[in-house]
Amino acid sequence: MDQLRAVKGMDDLFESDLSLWRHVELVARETFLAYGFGEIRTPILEETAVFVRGVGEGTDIVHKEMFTFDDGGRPGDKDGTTSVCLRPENTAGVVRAMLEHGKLFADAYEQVFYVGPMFRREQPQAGRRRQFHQIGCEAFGTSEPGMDVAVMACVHTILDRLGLSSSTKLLLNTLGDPAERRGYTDALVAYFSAHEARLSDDSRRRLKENPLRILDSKDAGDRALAMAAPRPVDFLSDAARAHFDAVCAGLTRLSIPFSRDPFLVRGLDYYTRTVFEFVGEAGLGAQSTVAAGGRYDGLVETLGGRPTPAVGFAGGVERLVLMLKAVGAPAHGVAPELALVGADDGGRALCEQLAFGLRRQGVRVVVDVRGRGVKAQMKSADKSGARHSVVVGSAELGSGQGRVKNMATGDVSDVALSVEALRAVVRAAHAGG
RNA sequence: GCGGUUGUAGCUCAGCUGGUAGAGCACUGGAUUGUGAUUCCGGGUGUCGCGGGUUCGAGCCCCGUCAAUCGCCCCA
Repeated sequence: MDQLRAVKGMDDLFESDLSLWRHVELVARETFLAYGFGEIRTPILEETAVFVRGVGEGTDIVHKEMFTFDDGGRPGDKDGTTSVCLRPENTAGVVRAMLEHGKLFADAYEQVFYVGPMFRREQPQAGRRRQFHQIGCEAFGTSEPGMDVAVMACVHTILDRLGLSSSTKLLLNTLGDPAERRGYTDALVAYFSAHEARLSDDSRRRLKENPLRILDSKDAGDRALAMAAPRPVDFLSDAARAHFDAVCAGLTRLSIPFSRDPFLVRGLDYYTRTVFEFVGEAGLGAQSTVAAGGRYDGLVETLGGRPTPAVGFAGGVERLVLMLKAVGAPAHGVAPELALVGADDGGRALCEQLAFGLRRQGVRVVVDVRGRGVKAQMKSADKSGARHSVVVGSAELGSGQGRVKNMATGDVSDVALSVEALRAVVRAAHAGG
């Protein structure tokens, strides 16, 4: 029989990697809370319409990358079926949830963050999986540039606390409001059409499907042409230009470095005005963007709500972890603090009692229940990375005293065989380093 | 959807222009009785991804297929 295997592009994750994952998620959650965002969890499955309307029917994501299927309808009701899909991103779903629960009333002001899996049926490669994980936040209810800045500052803080701010850079651009974006797109099409013969095959296709994409083509010829292409700034209204200037000024006030990149575009339809990307320099293969986002003032209305300005971002957990590994970030291991080694049946029994008490206080303790020899248990304790060990046998049972061994230095010292005394040893170890 | 590369023990890999498979690591037992990392000795493991073909004979050659991986497209 063939070995069963995970679905293509979907990974099994183990502790060796997950300690880094937890670190990323923990830092992200703490930072979001520090910035005033509250958590939101929405279903992984949404009606397909959420993304068709929210993300845009013409986008590749919706067009060919969603895991879509029919929900089967209610039992006995063949006609009442609904098309559902695994969420390919979370912004549209979050907006749907906010609307459904009446959070986006007039003058609503809400900030939410999320952490969770997303699904896209793409060809897997480094930093790109079919099930991947994003952290992200959305701020609703203000068109003030200060919120654009706050969102970017939040990303910056997360990266900074992960030790990645110096190996990432922030790229910033504005797409203007919808009318301006349309006008700009038309100008781009006109420009590139005039030079169509010099465009790459891919970009000739983009000319029809997604002209903005030509700007960040990887083809050298395309890039040369793009250098002389019309710039979004030239199409901005005074209001949009002022907004962009204010965003730049805000970042500067916070001493957050950024580069204006007139070629930066976003793949999703809903972006307006501010768009940004944090790109990494190491370990990411061809997928260098670790976090990206922008303003989407029209999305809430598109999904059936009142016009509500909003801005947010999403970051890729896999990509952040890849970067952490690339820069040699220390694994946030969770090695046992204490290994209790039973030398005989009586000793083992006491070890199990002590472990029970210590674990109830959150101390990480390992006990070998297999009845192996002291030597074998010590070897395992060593491999586990345990900081201390105590051997418990008949002698210790009699005296109520044991000897704690510091596994790193080999030093031993006497300790009473009680939960309190052992815990004190562990605490001392924490305090010492 | 399209390209490139790869597929040999749990892991990392070797395998000499085809002659019936190896190393390191890991795991495990022991080196005077209850104390680990170094050292020494011992131990097990493979349908050589799968299916065909060529050949006296294939892990090595050919075809197909599956999978992984990197990249394109696209995206976090």
